[in-house]
Amino acid sequence: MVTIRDVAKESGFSSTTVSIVLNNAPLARYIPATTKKRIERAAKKLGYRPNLFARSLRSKRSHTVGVMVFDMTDPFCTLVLRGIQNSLYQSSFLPILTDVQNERSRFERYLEMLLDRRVEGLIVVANWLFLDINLLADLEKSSIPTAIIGCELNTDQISSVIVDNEVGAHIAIEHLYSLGHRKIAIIRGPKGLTDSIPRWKGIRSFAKASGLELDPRLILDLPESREPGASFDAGYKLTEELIKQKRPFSAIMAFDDVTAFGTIRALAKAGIRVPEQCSVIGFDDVATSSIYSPALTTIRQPLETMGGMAVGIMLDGINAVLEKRETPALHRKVAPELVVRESTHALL
Amino acid sequence: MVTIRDVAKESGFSSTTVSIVLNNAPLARYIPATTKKRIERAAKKLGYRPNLFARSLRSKRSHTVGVMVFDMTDPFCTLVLRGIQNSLYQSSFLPILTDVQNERSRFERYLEMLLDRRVEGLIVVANWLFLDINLLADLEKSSIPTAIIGCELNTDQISSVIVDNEVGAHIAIEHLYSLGHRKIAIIRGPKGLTDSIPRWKGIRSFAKASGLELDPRLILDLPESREPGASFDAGYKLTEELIKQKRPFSAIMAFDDVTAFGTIRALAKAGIRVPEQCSVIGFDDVATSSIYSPALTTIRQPLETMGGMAVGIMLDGINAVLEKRETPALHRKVAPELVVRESTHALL
DNA sequence: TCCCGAAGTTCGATTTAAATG
DNA sequence: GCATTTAAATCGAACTTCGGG
Repeated sequence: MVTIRDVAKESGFSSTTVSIVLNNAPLARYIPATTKKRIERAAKKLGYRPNLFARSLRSKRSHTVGVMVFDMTDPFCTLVLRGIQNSLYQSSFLPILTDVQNERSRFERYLEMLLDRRVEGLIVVANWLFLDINLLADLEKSSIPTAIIGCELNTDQISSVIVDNEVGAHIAIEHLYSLGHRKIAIIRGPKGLTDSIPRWKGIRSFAKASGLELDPRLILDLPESREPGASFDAGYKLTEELIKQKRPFSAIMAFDDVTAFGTIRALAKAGIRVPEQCSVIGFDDVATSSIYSPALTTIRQPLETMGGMAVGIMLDGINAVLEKRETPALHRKVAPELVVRESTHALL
Repeated sequence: MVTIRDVAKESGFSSTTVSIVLNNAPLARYIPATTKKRIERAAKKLGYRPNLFARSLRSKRSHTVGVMVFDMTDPFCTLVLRGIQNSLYQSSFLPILTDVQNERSRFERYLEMLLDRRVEGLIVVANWLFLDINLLADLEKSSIPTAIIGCELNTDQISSVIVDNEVGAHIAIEHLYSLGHRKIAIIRGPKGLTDSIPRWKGIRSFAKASGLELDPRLILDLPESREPGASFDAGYKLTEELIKQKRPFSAIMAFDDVTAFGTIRALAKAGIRVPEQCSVIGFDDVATSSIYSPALTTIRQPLETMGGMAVGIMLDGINAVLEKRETPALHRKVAPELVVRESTHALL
């Protein structure tokens, strides 16, 4: 490997000067252009690349951030990750990606590994996370700029980026209502999930304002499960039960898109056509939704944007640390958006 | 930060001894248990964590590998990434993930960044890659153990892991044939994609062996496009054309699952029911396939396994480098598997 | 010679303090 | 004092060498 000393020898200057020139350090002001030229030429000729280990050792900076995903296979992640990637690409940071797979032990081990590598910031993609005080405590203890995506939070240590669940649910049910639906079945999220509460709140507030009656026998809850994939099966089973009940309904509002897919499958199996006989709406706008058959009407979370925002907040935090400024944690709630596709239809 | 010298001071020994004990170096054989105990206790008490920058500077090892994905949003990637993650978890390596987004410039920049960070190995997830000699040359030049997933290769510098496309296509068409289908439409892959050729070969070899006639007017090609998402639209459009032709067919074999989804949508739009009136088979077994409506019959690529294999090969390569052994590049072809679900049905 | 431990050097880049004309 | 350059110290761990018992 060619070192700075090789460049020094080649160019005829000391390694100090080489360092100053190549980094364009403040002192470079005093160095004549001819010297700079010679050094730069020598560096290029030898193909010099600074050793980042040495540089990091001195500067105590890694130019690396950690990304912890709670479940890679959750379709929620993909677009968030792309957003993270793209925002990071502008900066000089590179991400170390870890897939926690919803296991506490993995979370702890990965967090330790990331901290050992002196990541300068942390982004946690906490889709489908059953919030755990201990995890939060671990994160806060780390004391590096951290942003969580997809999990409501109120700490002043850790920032968060979430969609406005209440508004989203409100828009969703309003859409069904405006299509003429009155007997609406609702599959709520699992109790332990932070998203479940505000979404339910959004539904109730619309119901109250519009006079829509919510039949308690048409309201079901997703069971608590560690795997997000499970929500497909749960959506399927709950919809089967719904059908068995024989209580009429003309629309189903599913907790999320994957649940909605399960619902559609169950409906199809029972010979109920979507959207002609029953409308279905989801939540998230996962990649699959637009290519599903029928294409799913849903509430879009701007996932890529959210990933980018989290990076922005974290980067600000990193800069604040470097400049020894204080920055309070930010809690951003982004607006969801109704995406009307094929799975909802006006009541005939 | 607490350094090895702090531990030395706290325990009353020199930093040398501390280093030997904590790393359980060969010389630790000679050090009495009491000394070890005291050092370990001091380290724990102070919460000592070795500085990896310093260690890397000395050892020239980063314990990091680079992962380059050509398109994160391709559903092909997710499971491959999980396989990579899981295999890496066993080892002490951590992955730096980069999303090339099918752009040459990103590829080059990321490769340079990874190399600067002295990643010890490289894994390239080259789904949907229009193979490019220059990319390969760049990769070979890097001269670190590299494994490519999803792209046929024959270099002796770079290893590869792919599914046996020929066998897969053979199994797929055989499945349709065994269900009684004789008029089979085929949507082939784009010309520039390495996978396209062997899959077509598999189809033809089965046709020849079984006496199945392939109607050239029922054979269409996917256009070349940089985005994998485009294959949904292409599948949709090609199927529309197929229908417009009015040439009868009872089954469609799509190049991959996403194309198959486009096909199913077009069929549904035209009022043709799957599988009752037309069977559809895909290729890949992407996560969406099992939850699609109807659930898609397809040829499964063992994606998670393939990710794991690539890691295994790369890790062997890294070990070989450390031990100054030579290892030739490995080219693994894994067996695909037919997954029968709802989208194919016996001809009535 | 064997066992135990310490002093000193090395990795490569940055930075402080200082030396030239 | 100024412009220009550099020797030497520093970051933290690991390894080589050496000395004392």
